[in-house]
Amino acid sequence: MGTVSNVLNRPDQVSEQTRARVQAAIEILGYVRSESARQLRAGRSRMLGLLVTDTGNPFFAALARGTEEAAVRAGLGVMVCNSAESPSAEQAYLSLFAEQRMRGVLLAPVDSHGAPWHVLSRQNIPCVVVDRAVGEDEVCSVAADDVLGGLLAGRHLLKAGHRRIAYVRGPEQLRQVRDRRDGLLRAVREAGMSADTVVDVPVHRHDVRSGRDAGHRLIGLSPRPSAVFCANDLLALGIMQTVFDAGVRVPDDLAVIGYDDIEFAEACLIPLTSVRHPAAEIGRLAAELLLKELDPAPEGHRHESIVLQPELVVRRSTVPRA
Amino acid sequence: MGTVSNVLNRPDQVSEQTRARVQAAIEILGYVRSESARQLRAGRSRMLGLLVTDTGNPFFAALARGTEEAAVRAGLGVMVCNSAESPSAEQAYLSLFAEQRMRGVLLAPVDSHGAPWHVLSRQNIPCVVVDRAVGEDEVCSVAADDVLGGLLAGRHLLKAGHRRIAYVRGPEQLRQVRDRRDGLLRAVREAGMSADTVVDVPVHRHDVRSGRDAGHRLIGLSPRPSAVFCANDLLALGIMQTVFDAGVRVPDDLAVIGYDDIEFAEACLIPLTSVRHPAAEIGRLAAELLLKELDPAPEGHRHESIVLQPELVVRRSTVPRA
DNA sequence: CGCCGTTGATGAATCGTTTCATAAATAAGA
DNA sequence: TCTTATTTATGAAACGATTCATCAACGGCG
Repeated sequence: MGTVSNVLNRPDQVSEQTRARVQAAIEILGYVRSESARQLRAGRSRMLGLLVTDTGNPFFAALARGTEEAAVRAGLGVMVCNSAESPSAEQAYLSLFAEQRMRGVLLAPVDSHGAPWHVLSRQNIPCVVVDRAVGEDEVCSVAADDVLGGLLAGRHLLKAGHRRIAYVRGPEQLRQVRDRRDGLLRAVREAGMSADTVVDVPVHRHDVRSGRDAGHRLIGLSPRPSAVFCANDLLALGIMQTVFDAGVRVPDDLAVIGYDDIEFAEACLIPLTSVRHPAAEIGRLAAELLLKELDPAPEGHRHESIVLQPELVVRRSTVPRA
Repeated sequence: MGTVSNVLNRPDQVSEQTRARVQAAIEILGYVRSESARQLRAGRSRMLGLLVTDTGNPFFAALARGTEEAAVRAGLGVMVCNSAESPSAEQAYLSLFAEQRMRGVLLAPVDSHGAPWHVLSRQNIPCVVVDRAVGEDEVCSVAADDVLGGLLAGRHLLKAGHRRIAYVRGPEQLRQVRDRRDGLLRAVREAGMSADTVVDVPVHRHDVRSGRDAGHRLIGLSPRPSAVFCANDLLALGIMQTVFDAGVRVPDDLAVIGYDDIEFAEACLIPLTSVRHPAAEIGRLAAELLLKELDPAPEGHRHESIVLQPELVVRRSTVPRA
């Protein structure tokens, strides 16, 4: 019935009397309107999809919070999904998003090859890439300058006098892994030192367990680096734990610097120096970019790439006590 | 067209030839079926709703993973939402779930009063309460035995000779906060000691920041307790950091025991003794209970309450080095 | 008294999928 | 060849909210 719809969506265009009558009926019958019917009629849902590579990582949890905040402000819901770094899971979730006719999608792609968002374009679902820089040709994106982050970390360590620095990192396919190293190497060049100042320590995943592996390998290295730069805080936590256990003092024997500045970096026993990667802000800005792309002029839209500046947060893991 | 539907849902009931023809058309047109139309027809969605009180807490992240796993196995999606411990947000999300005609809902209620799931019952949406024990009258539930958890923690500390134990905890409305204390007090009675062995230290929230507050207050206490039992690991992390900073040695000067056994308890510099609260398993079992309630006999269903046993995980934060 | 303008209520059509009843085509048996 | 049985294809109805065109009611004014 059309009147009911008016009562719910345009209460001012309906007379006081009928409005009351309809409201009463709604109460009595326990009526709850069907979102799927609304969606079907509208042709699109009232949700944003957010697909990240690891929901367990506090970094993405923070990003999701930022997104959600912005979305709720715009009256939209968010569905957060986990591709678990699997390209096939990523594709499956994007298809799901397409079937749900999501209003828009925020995507942290698993790898930097291909354009996984093509499934979405066919349905005219706009997509914003988060936490990865991509060209402005196809989609908007919000990322942080990882080269700068690496540079900041490198300068900090070099200024403190370190001359042998380990770089602990996950799979090289991740652009971030490469960019952060590039930044570190640039700092090394700036300081007029040779590239073999940096010791590469690859691990499989960006998690604490891999950090512990790396820790054991670090202890065995000779000469042992005096500092380690980790591509992610979880790695740094694992490393600190292992080396602390082996009696290596942080920061005196080994300075440790992480990346992302997750909550637990600050909460750590020896608070971790880290490069602050503004997770919540990335999430928020990406959602806002998406909303802008949705809202008024569907045509006159130019894709944007926002790049945020990371920030060095110095804590005790790199600063010996006075 | 009915045939298309058959090709997609019952491909064996359609001839080889037409199937191929339809598939080809689907390819060419880039057809993606509309989930909202399916839902409308079916009268219910193919999703489970999961509403927790803090998506940032790794405990709930783990719980969500368990739920998701079980749901995906059953061909259902999961939408995770965050009530942020606000009863009004909780009610809003439950209404949202009702409008979406969720297949079922997993709920970690904000407080133990009332029955927030009533909005769902009216739509015949089954609800399973997670991580809180409730009677079996209205809904199923999966929780852990928090009294036992407190008991285990208490016995462990008392056996180690502690005679003055702080209990750091968030709002008392949470049943868990009460239960864990009850367990602790039972251990104290068992040991034939008086109830004022336990020093109550209330804080506002179950997070690291509140833990730091508690840490400062602990240091100021006199006589200072020799051990502290925290209602949650995040509190314990905050406490350890603060007291470590102040030169109090853990575990020698102060033994610390947490609750939940989140990933970061083990990853901590001084690994944290904790009561393992089986998050992923709670999530998984709750989802399975929900699926069972959904599946075959809608009527002959009796609500169940599963109570899991927590487990003490002893690490260095309570065991002085030999 | 009748005409017109305004406001508010009504009903039909629509979105895309599924289901079910029916129709057509094919195969088998008499 | 004709009937019956079986497989496969077709068409219409339904789900529930929204929209839009139409219609009724009412007050003002000539």
